[in-house]
Amino acid sequence: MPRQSPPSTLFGRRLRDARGRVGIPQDKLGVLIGMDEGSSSARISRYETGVHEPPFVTAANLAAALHVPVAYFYCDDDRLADLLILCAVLDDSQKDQLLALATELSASSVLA
Amino acid sequence: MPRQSPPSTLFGRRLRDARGRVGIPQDKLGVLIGMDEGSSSARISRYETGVHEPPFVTAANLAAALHVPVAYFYCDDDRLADLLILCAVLDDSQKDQLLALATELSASSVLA
DNA sequence: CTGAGATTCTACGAATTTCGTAGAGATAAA
DNA sequence: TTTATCTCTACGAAATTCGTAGAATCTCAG
Repeated sequence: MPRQSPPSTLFGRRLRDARGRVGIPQDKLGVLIGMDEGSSSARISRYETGVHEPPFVTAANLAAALHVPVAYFYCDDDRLADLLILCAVLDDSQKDQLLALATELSASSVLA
Repeated sequence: MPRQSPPSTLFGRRLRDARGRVGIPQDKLGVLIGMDEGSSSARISRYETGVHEPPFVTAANLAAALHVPVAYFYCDDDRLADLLILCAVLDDSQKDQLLALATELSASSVLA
């Protein structure tokens, strides 16, 4: 693995983490979402390092390719980011259970 | 309330909803996050209608002003969007409880 | 050690997007 | 009607991202 500049943005950090989990190089990821193979490496690199910010549609494509919900890329709370990842595999009724618990917990918060 | 064009983007829809809940006009919201008062209305309007997409820092400022987590603006699942709103008022141990339930549910998903 | 292959990063002009200005259109109340 | 409030949009100016091309780093086979 060559020199990797540390991400300077939240988006960059999330993208790099997600890509790392899947284990594919930047250029392959780009091609996977329809980028020209001559520029995909440069573009993904700039997203990860934080030099550039992609338009939302591109972020959505990346999310689909990496099997994470788009919102994950923009989640500034690491705990919630993990929660989003977990939620990705849940069905509707399971999400309802989570919502029920969250509603209950937030209601008790107000009383404090 | 004057003529409102329906949002053509996810971001626009979430922003309009969040602003609606707080109940402040576009220009006031813009000024609140440091925009010039001469252009804030136009900018927020374009974000909501989907004509333009703001840079992430602006989205983060809007989120703080409207008391929602930034990721909410980018959440394509309405159920998860609601969950994010609820999570905003939870403390760390409560988020842990949610994570625990999500972990449990996702584990049982795999068995199905 | 040397060379080949794979991966990531970056400079610079071109292309695309957003911004600021200015004003129009819509609605409600006096 | 007049005034005030709120939202939207056209157009040139400004800012951002893109594509190209190549450099830099790391691994591993020979």
